[in-house]
Amino acid sequence: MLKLSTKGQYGVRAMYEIAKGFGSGPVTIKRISEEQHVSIAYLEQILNKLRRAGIIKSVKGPGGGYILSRDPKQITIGEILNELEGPVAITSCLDPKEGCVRVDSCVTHLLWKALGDNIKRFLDGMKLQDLLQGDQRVAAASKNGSAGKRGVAGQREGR
Amino acid sequence: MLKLSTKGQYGVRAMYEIAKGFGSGPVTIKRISEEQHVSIAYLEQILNKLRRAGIIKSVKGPGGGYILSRDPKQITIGEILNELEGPVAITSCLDPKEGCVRVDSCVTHLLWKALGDNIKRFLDGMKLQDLLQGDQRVAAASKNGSAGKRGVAGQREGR
DNA sequence: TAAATACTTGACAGAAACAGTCGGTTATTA
DNA sequence: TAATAACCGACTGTTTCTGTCAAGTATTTA
Repeated sequence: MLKLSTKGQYGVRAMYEIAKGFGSGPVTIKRISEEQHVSIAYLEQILNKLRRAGIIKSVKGPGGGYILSRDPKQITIGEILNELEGPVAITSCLDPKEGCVRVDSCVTHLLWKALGDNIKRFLDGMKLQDLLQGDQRVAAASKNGSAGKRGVAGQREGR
Repeated sequence: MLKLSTKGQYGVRAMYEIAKGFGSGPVTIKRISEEQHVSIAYLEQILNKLRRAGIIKSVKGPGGGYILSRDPKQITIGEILNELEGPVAITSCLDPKEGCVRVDSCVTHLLWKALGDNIKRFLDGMKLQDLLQGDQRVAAASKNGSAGKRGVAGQREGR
């Protein structure tokens, strides 16, 4: 359950590839395709979305390719996925585009909201830079349960 | 993104309804259908799965219906969803049924694993009982980012 | 035993989302 | 101008989702 579509997965991997070349010129779609084993045609779709969102920029012509609009430290996994798959919305009730008919009577509303917030916090706390750095912070997050600078939890009712 | 299917959503709501009647006899499918606005036919599918998993029991004949196999304190949202939608598996790489070809070369593997662990921890920490109790703990979890007894994060690596 | 109640099961089907391809276009550089 | 590389929209087969339906089994009450 709670699967991520391939667009989101490939998108993050493509961004990782572009981030690797940060500071040393554009990275071509062909390069990304070869490194990450994703077809060029499919990558075009994905990178187009990210470009329109302003997360990456493109350079046409020979020697061209894609570059990050910002430093890898300032690009979160959350915003990448947000562009490619829309906001976290465990239920359609919580999807900003749809809306809920009977919020009050729905006992599970708060539950899904809490889960969604939890996920969002994780994704927004995780930076592209973290992927570049041998996954140390990522591994730590797996144990801690949070990707925030300091544990978000554990302030109230702690211990 | 990361949507839950209606089966999972309805399943939890059905379980909530059954939990409400805990200690005071079986709850009929008809009752659940009316309270939660889900068709009987669809609920049958859902409750069947949960019964086979041993989470609920059914009582046939007049006056029959469904009852919890255990106390609401001992049934987690995680296990309900697990039966209805399978395990949390952000990517098919992390799905126990599929498996990953090139774990090592996949830079994002750890990232998705961390997210999945995070979600699992949340769902396994949330009990049916919590839903019954006016959602106080659920609301708290929304702020804390964890459903554990105490904040899972911020507890340092060591035990 | 018959009727009523209620669960049990498998098959089926329309709709939506997913995953990916294809053909052609535009801009830049050498 | 020729090569390179991004840009764009339409299209399509497959899978998953979201249910419905029909027929059956088990149990209790009168």
